Amino acid sequence: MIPAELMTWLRQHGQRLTPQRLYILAAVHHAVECLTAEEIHALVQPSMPTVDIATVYRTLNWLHQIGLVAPIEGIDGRMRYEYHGDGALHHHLVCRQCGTMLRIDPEVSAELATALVRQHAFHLDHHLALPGRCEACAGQNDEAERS
Amino acid sequence: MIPAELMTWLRQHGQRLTPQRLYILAAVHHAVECLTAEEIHALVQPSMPTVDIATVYRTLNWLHQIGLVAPIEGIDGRMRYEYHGDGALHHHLVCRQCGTMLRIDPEVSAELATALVRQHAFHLDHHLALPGRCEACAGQNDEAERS
DNA sequence: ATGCTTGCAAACGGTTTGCAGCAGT
DNA sequence: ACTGCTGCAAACCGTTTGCAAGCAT
Repeated sequence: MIPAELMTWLRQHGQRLTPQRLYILAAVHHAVECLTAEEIHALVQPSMPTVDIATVYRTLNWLHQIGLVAPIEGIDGRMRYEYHGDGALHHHLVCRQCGTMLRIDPEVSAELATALVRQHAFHLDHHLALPGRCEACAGQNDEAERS
Repeated sequence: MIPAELMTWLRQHGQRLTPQRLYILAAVHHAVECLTAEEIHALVQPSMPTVDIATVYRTLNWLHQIGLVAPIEGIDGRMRYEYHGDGALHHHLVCRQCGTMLRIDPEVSAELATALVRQHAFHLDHHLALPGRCEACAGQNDEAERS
């Protein structure tokens, strides 16, 4: 379920490996998209019905601190979490209408990052979730306005 | 305090002009940077001690709906509000260490917007507040890491 | 006079925390 | 055995909402 080298890495770093933590780590690890704490909680429930949402939050914070998970703020107030074994950040576009998350072309991200450093000496260091309208929803709105 | 043409515009649009609304509008109008609801509330207090925070929120929503104010999500969970008479959005950089907000060079914003349309057919339609480190704080961190 | 707006207070939802007991090392 | 993690429940904080009274029109 979880790669052996990850397990040894965790053990070597003196972190306690409780079943809760492993289930939660597995959930984010296998997730295709970013999950909210509640979603992760729901995913872990079947295997461990007693896990509390507080433990999910605590574990996600821990995973964030040791650099395995990146917290992402979505369109609503809720935080989402994404597995992030290697250090490379990749950014998202979030449609405010249908909620779809697209990954931004790394080249575009890189261009933006360099432009900001050049113009403002500012260093992006966090995940970005840029709100807007995806192709489909933008099209729908055009139709609606036309009618 | 508030431009006459703005007053007439509001009146013409059939909006009720209560003293609370005028004070709140004045507060965001004169603010140099984006303010939280609490900050606006504090600014209005001296002139109108009875104003409730709920009224501030309701008024800010109203101002947002009629397009005079843009809500901006900062680094913490709190919303910030910025006066926005003309329709042009301008984006910000938010330093996660000292909290400073810089305005992004419009050219950089425009480049990003076109790149996203070109690559992903995605239309940014919201204010952006990009998190990272400003020049000063990035410098401090370099020093800290070196020692 | 009408009905939108306000103040008050209570609810809300996501997240955090205090604490006693449990479990990984 | 020690220490830190977990479950539970309650607190927290920004924001929203229901309601009766008030006020702009």
